[in-house]
Amino acid sequence: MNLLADPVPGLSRYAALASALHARIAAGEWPGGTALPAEAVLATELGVALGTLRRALELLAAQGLIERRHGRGTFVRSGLGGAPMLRFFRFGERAGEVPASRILARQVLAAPADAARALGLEAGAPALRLRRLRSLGGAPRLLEELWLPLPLCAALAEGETAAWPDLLYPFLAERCGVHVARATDDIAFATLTAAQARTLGLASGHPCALVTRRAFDLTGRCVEWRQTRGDAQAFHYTVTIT
Amino acid sequence: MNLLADPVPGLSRYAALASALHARIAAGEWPGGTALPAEAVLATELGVALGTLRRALELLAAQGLIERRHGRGTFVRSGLGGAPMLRFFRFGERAGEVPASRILARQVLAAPADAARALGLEAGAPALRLRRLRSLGGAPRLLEELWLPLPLCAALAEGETAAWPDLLYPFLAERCGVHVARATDDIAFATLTAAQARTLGLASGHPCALVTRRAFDLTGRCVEWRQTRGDAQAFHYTVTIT
DNA sequence: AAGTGGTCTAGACCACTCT
DNA sequence: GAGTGGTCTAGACCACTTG
Repeated sequence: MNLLADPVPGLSRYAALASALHARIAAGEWPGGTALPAEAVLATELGVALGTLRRALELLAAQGLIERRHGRGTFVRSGLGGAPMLRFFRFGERAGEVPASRILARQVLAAPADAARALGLEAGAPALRLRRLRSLGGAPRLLEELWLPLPLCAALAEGETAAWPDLLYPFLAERCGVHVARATDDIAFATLTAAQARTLGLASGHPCALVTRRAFDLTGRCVEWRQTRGDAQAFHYTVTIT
Repeated sequence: MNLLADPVPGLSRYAALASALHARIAAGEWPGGTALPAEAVLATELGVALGTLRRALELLAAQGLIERRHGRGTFVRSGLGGAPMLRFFRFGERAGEVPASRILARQVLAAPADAARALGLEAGAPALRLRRLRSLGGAPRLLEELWLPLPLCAALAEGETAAWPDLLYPFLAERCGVHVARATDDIAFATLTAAQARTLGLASGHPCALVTRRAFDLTGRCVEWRQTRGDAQAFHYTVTIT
């Protein structure tokens, strides 16, 4: 486990450290909610200086994988408290409110061209498709179609979907060891098909906002292609440009 | 300028350093685009260790105030670059294409509530209102209503508008010394009034994308409130979330 | 009081960029 | 080759949390 003896080419030591720790966390060595060994212990064990280890931990903390608490320790974030990527959307909900999620359908299908290209799959390769309805106070608001690559997300293809949590990304981390680190949203305008409108309780041809998301993990691999539709009149999206 | 002799209570040294450097940059000591002194020089001058100064610079870089380039130096960012609005918008133009701008109207009026609140003005205080039409290949695409605070932007209230350049922010920097450093966009969908539709060559009630922008300078002061409308069906907005 | 992460230092060496 | 930022070290001390 000593990285002094085995420097990783093309990667700084703290980056290599972060990657190694990431792998050990993903492998379940420290389950969610538990504390990592103290900095000094870890640094000795890994054969690096304290400051170098700290840079690695800061990286992981910035990625949301761990949480550092002054005076207490460094904790692995559990799937429940993960990063809500919905914080940029507003579809009528109050800030911080998380819509309830219900899986309408789950199938393994040949990915359509758009999804396959985004996910880096061969055209027609099998992928996991989810349809999800998100509601506020019992009223349906958002209709989502998600495509996830296989076999990476195969663990989601089995088991009862009724008990799934409202947020996908923490669940994806827990079940598949896939940590979403970055995403791009493309916002456009469209109209609802008859079937989509029925699910959302709106009229066929009703104007909708169409948000197409590509989510990426730490290595830059695309791990999700998603289209979200909701009533255009209730839609708000806020962005900060720097 | 020695912070060893004067520790700021309740603030780490690197945070105090960052704050002090921020103030000096905002005061114009190092204009946009110029390089700061080398780390070693700055550290000596400020009486702190190199590592401490580096932490301060990392903070400022994370805020987007400066930009660090390995082997070259640390540079003050000169506000938002080239065509920031169009970095994220696409209304049918090719990437990097800048629409031609024409000022339709310029007036000093009492700011409406939304604009006054955003700009930090008293309700009903006078502000500069611009209506601007942006076109591609002669075809009108975007209709903009801009509110700028007075007296800050008084220099724009005079002179011939026909000769104004296509991009506002560089012009704002040149004429008024106002450097836009950050902005937030709120994206929503609406319908065009009859007058708006006429200007854009669309039907009254046609669906439009409505982008409300607040632009801020280095000190965090809001220097622009803008609403942009364009055909919803040609609209795309792309965001990266990290 | 003991253990944790947070800050700060002083110095070494590496990698990148320009001349 | 000279100058820049990037990495790494080893050690000191501080601030917070818990028993």
